[in-house]
Amino acid sequence: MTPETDTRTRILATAREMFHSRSYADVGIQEICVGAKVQKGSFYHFFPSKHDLAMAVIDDMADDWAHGFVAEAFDQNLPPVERLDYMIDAAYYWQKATVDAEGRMRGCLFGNLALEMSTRDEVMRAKLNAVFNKAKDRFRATLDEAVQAGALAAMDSEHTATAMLAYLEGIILLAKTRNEPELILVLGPAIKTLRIELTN
Amino acid sequence: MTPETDTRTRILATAREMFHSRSYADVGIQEICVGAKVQKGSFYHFFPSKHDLAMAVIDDMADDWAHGFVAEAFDQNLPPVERLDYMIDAAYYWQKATVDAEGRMRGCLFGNLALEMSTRDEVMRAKLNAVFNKAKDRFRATLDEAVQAGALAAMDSEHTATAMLAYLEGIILLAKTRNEPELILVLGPAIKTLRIELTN
DNA sequence: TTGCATGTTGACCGACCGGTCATCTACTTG
DNA sequence: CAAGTAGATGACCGGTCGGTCAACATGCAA
Repeated sequence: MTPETDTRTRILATAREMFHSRSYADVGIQEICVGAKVQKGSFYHFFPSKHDLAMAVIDDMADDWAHGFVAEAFDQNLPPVERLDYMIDAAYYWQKATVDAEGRMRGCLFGNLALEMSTRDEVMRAKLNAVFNKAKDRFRATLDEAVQAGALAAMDSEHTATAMLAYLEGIILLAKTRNEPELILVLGPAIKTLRIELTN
Repeated sequence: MTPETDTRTRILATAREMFHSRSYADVGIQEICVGAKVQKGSFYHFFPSKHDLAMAVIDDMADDWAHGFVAEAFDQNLPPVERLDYMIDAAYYWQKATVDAEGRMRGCLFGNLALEMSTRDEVMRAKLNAVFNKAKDRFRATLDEAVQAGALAAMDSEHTATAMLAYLEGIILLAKTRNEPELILVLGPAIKTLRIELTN
């Protein structure tokens, strides 16, 4: 690992942690630099601005997400409908871990940033929207597969997938407000009852 | 209207607008004072701190909400299940209006503040949680009524109501990220398909 | 008329914000 | 060895942050 990569990675990891557990506005460059043991000048050697850092953090997180938790939850070896349950469980355990460690539920970094920044930063809004669209496509593929396998009746998979993503984000929002990750377990399984019919 | 009331009301109204269309952290006291045409000293005569202002804004909005939009949507004269559709419509038109006026969907003030502040301000988190609980109770009462009227099969109304609120917040979150209030109309009606069964 | 409460004014505070920059170090390449 | 370049350093910038305060205006009650 070259020193460049190392420093950049440290900044990225620190910023991600801080943005996730607090908010974009609440975390300052100075603070990130201290956390990452980097001087301010070095920071601006790698990132032109705070905005650009946030964009990189989103990419970074989306990447980890797609190759980690999501890849597992949407494991092709699992029957399609079971993947939904698996994903709810994964979300719960993840959030539970941060409550145990920090006392507070962090919620979803993307959802947090989306609500905080969408009206203030059009570029970031678009990027977060793209992340959500990818997630929606995962849901959609799963639903299509379930229909194909005869496990689910035909439906409007595009809209139902969007609805499921919305529901998931809503559950996490409410659970964060209650600071009660268990709510994910209580409400989560009902994601399978959501359904938008095809309009002919 | 006494001068006191007027000044305080102006501060409250301005802050509410600004917090809703931006975020808590992004709006400064100075800016609120300019918008409300009030001097900083006067501001601190009425509100001990920015935090207290936000608390008052939440109360103010929750009040308006309960007596306006919610009171209408949950109109006792409507058949219980129709109230859900009415509420989705109301949410859409409200969000649409701000997009037409400002070009951006503001989303839900409570949801916005909840995700931004829950990990940073325990008192505010608790207050927002209370607001959500009241909303949940409205949903619950409607569901119970629908069951009583035979319009819906028996269910776990407490959890189903919570799920519906979560779904609504999730839809608004996603619609805000897309800056597309129409998504509320597309996904909204599926709120009636959500269901959590009684566990015996 | 005096005294007090309520409300208003705007200068002022230290701290911190995001961001810049000249300078220095260390490594690679010819 | 010389030159070039990627990276690191930390002092510094103007501006804004939330919040304070002493002085002053106004209206009412004793």
